[in-house]
Amino acid sequence: MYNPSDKNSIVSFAQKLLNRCLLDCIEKTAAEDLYKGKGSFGQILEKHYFGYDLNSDSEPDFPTAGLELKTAPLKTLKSKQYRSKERLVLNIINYIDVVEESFETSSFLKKNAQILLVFYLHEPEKTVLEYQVKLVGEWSFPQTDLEIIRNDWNFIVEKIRAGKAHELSEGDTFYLGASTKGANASSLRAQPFNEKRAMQRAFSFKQGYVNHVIATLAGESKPQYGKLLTALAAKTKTIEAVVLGRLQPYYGKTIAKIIAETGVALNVTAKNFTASFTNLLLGIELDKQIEEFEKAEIIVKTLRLDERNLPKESMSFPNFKYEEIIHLHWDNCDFKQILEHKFLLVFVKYNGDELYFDKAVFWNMEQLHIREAQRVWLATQALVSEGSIVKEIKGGRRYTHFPTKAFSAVAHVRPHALNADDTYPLPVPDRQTGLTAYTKHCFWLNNDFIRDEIYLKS
DNA sequence: GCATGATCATGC
DNA sequence: GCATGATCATGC
Repeated sequence: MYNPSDKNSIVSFAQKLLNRCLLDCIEKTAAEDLYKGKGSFGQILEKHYFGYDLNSDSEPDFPTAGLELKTAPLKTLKSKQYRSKERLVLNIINYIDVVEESFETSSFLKKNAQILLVFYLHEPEKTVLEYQVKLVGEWSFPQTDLEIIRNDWNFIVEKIRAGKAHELSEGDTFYLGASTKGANASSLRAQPFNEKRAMQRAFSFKQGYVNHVIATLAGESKPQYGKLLTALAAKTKTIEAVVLGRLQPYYGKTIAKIIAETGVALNVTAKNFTASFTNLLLGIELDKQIEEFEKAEIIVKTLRLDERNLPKESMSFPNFKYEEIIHLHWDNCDFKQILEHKFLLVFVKYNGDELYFDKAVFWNMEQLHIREAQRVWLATQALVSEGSIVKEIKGGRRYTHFPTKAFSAVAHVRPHALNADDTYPLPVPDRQTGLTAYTKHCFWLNNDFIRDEIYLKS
């Protein structure tokens, strides 16, 4: 066994799990008892491997060693590398108590300062008892990360202090998010400065941050990353301030001039122009990914504005599959996940024929607008389920019932394909045409929404 | 002029 | 071969 007050003893006991599954490691009777797939991997491990009873204390799982145990699923990429399957949920936010805390004295830090991580490979065809443990390690925050996490924690708690717990969103913060936690959207709890009950949420690491933890524990080097922050800079500045501080000197300059000044040959029409241009301005090597952006899962988008500040185009997102959307729930669909990200929007503007860099804005969607996007998504889901996509065909063009800009001020649905014959199969044949596949479509954020709610308000 | 349908270009 | 970011084009 192990000594529960000795950290090293706990860690080496945990490391015996490597390349084994629960069936290999726990009592046969307990395993048989659990075979129905009851209980999560983590609960079974705590009870039947480490042999302690489940608790939801504010204390770490191994109090005397100051170690918290966390288990989390991995997925494999085509390149065989491991990635986190999802965000890592830490402790539930007690809205009433947390407003009395400071970060240094917080139950969050008390519980999660040192974490023993057990990552197992999630394979759909296997049961919980068969998942193989692939990575075990101890994690405590590097100084730079801790500063960012402190800012995130403060942002979340300030919002609760302002009576806005019901408006919290994962996109509010960078590494540490307030993710929803509960069976469904009706898992509500009281908040201290507003009578309105708020969705239950938990402090959690963004998936991008967990990926970084995985790479670190696995000892992978990360030469493809460039860094924005030093530990010293992180002490006094937020990611936002550092990024905007580097971009602001270029506001108002033409793209041509910026490129000429830097002496770097950038292809303006290339697909990766946005990423290269941002790297150029931020002083990061062009072929590198920005570590802080990857960890915070920041989505960078460029928008071209006309003279009246209207984006030339609405903003597209990945296509949805008709056969999938009818089975999904809003709470676990891709569109909602994307809208809960933090965005860095780079606005470029036309002055006659010349394009110049106007400004950059960090943005994340507020709950009010996420709910409106939900309405668009639900309408889309309903008409795909009913097979009522096509309204009429006129002059060789198909007119559809998909939600348009007239339906919602926030988002609409439009084709996003190579051509009309580039299709995904339909779960229900279209009633009007009998088609069993339809042109690929995706959700778009309305260009006038971007102008009114993002550009003009920042 | 704008909304909506249609398509292009690039990179993995 | 396809996803993704970006852009074009027609008809009201």
